[in-house]
Amino acid sequence: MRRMTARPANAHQARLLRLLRDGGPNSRAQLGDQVDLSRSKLAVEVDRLLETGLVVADGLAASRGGRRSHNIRLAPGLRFLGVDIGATSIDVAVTNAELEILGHINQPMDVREGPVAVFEQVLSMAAKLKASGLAEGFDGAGIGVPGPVRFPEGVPVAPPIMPGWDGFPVREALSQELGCPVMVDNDVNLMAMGEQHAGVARSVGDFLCVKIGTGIGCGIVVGGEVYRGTTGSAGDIGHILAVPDGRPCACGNRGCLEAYFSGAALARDATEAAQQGLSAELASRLEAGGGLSAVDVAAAAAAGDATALDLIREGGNRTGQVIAGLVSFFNPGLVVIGGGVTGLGHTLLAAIRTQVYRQSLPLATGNLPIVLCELGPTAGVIGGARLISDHLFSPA
Amino acid sequence: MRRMTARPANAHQARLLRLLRDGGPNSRAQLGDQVDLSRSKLAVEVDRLLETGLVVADGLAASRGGRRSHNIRLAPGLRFLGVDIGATSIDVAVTNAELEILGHINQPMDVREGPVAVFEQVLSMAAKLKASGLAEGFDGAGIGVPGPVRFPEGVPVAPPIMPGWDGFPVREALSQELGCPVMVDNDVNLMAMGEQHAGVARSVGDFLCVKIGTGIGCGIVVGGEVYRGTTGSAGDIGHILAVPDGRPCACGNRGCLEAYFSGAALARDATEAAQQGLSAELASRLEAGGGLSAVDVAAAAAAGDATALDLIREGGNRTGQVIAGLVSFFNPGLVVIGGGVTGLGHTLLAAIRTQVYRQSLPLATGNLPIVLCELGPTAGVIGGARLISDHLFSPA
DNA sequence: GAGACTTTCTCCACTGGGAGGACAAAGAGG
DNA sequence: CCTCTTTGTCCTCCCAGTGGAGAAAGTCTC
Repeated sequence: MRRMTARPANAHQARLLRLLRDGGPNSRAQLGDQVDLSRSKLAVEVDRLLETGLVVADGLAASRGGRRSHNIRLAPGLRFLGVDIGATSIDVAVTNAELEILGHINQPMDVREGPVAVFEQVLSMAAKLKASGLAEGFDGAGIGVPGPVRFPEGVPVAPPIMPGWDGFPVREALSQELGCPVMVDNDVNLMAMGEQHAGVARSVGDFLCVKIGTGIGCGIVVGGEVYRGTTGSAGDIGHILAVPDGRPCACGNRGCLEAYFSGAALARDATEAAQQGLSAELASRLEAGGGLSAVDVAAAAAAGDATALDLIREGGNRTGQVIAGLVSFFNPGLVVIGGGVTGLGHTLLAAIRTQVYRQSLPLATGNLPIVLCELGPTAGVIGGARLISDHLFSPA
Repeated sequence: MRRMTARPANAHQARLLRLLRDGGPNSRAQLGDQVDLSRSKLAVEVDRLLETGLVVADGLAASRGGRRSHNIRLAPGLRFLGVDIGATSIDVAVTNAELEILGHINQPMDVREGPVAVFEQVLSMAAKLKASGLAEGFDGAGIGVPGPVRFPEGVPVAPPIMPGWDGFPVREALSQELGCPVMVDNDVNLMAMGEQHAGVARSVGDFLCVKIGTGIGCGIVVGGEVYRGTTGSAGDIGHILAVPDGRPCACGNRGCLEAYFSGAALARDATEAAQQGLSAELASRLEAGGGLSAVDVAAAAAAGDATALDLIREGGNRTGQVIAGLVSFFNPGLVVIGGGVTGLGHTLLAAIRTQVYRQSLPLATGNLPIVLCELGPTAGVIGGARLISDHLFSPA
């Protein structure tokens, strides 16, 4: 199959493509209800889109009391690739043009092995998805990496946990390999876009999406658009001061949030607690697995282990304190908590909520939902697909 | 003179009006260089603007090597009113359509006396400006109040330091009294707009504007637009936690930034220090004035008083810590420090800079200027004029 | 000071896109 | 089978915008 070559010629076409992406197949008449164009104009634009092959006719719609209308849908052969490179694993998924996941693979991989090794892995995962018959090729790909990105160029800049990636032309390299347009963004921003598209943030204009994984980051959405900051490092809240003169952090400072709570910090604290004999549950898990991770803590907490619960609660308190500050500053309409430690679930959420509701002013918290991420590991890949589709579905 | 009744009929006209506002008188040809319209189209739109009376011909421009062109400028009779209601004083200014200040009055007034008394004062100040011949009437007014505002309606919501103002229809009431369109916003946002229009932030898209006055607030500008948050309380950073389990704050919590540094806190700390005999300088000022304010501290510091300098430094450190967090989160291109305590000047600035540059990550601070406000007390009123002119110079 | 060259401004004919009505097609319902 | 509704197509009219031609008003060189 020929890959997507055409692009919408004007803002109207772009608008229509996005409506079809977000609302699925639609009749001309239904589209007309949403876009405020004259029938003739709409017909012309739809015809042009049909010509380009971006959309196709798709049978007849149900009658609304008169003549049945012909449905229009995005070309069913379009395929987007969503790639979410985490610190310790990689998610790759194929979606159709409506951003529905057709296939999803996850594989462990340490991002510190460097861009070349990681890309090899990503490409082999993409090939696997292709081989399973889900796609004959990709029309675009959206990639998330766990660090700041100079967005227009798609290049990581000074990523603390990704040595060897600084300045690597991710966008260009991957675009070459995959033979399709590629956009690169921070993994947290992708998660935010995913939740915005298909998750809890669907109808919210301004929200924060806090991702607690190996590190801690925060996606910022302003007026429906991801805000990336002047140098692309907006949302990097892991190194906000949580405890004055506190623990040393890998970044060289003391008392950073990440030094107290993150996948890494939690694993370390749990190991320590186990070794000190504070928790039989954790100790047995340490012995069994040879090490502890956030997942073990979550399991121990689920089993009712007091030490694990304390660890989670304390971390949640610190995180909540920082989030409370952000809520005062940013006054979002929603806060989403996600990332690898969502397994910690409601214990964590309760601790965060307590802090935020206690510390921020009533005007900011009065109607502020703080909720867990809805999509889990698929948020990132859906966000990736969304990122590239937003790019492709805009006027050339 | 007839007041401004017409409004730009389309986006092109609005664009032209803003260009004339920001760039002053311009020839048709110069305008043409900036707007990317065909000559004829431009001529048509300009003619229409001339018809409405919003712009007028203004003599001949200098030759650029050929026929001299006729200059166009905004109607010289247009007058905007900028009002900045602070916690303890009111600033009112008239500007022309280019937002140049023609007259500016400041008067002390406690905002807690309530909206009715304050409005009386504002109206009498406006009348005074009119009487001095600077304006025959006002075409629009922009008002800043020291608390959160529901922006679309122009109504203060739950303002902590303005009892009696909650829900008062500021916009409507003032519009009625002045007989012109009115827009209401938070005073900090106005300051940010002022600095953006005529101050240090002229060419920066994303920046923060921290105002340290009686309280502490922060204007947030994203992509050239003020960001107000979901309920209009964005930037309310005075009650961010600065010291865990610290001093009690008026808001009911402990350790808020405002409890440690603001005009009020500074005055209190200075008085305490004077009474404890820590500083002869401050003590003599306390005796002379019957009380101490931030201004006294500034004067004492300027005179080299060690205690005053310490107070400023410590406050700057706390403020800097909070700002450091915001910088990590928001990754602005500029941070402006302003407000009543700017008199504290470079001691304060140095302390803030030290904290931010030390605590935030290099990527965010690498090219981040942290500067003092350039416009001082005029920032607010210019921002007010800018607010209403932005409103009036947009398509109806 | 005359002529050549530039720039600005106005006028005008042409073009192309869009609006909206008329009409045909297709179905629902009685 | 007839009427009413909805959808889709076609066609004409209108108008805004483009861009060229040329006049007006300068500057600059010789």
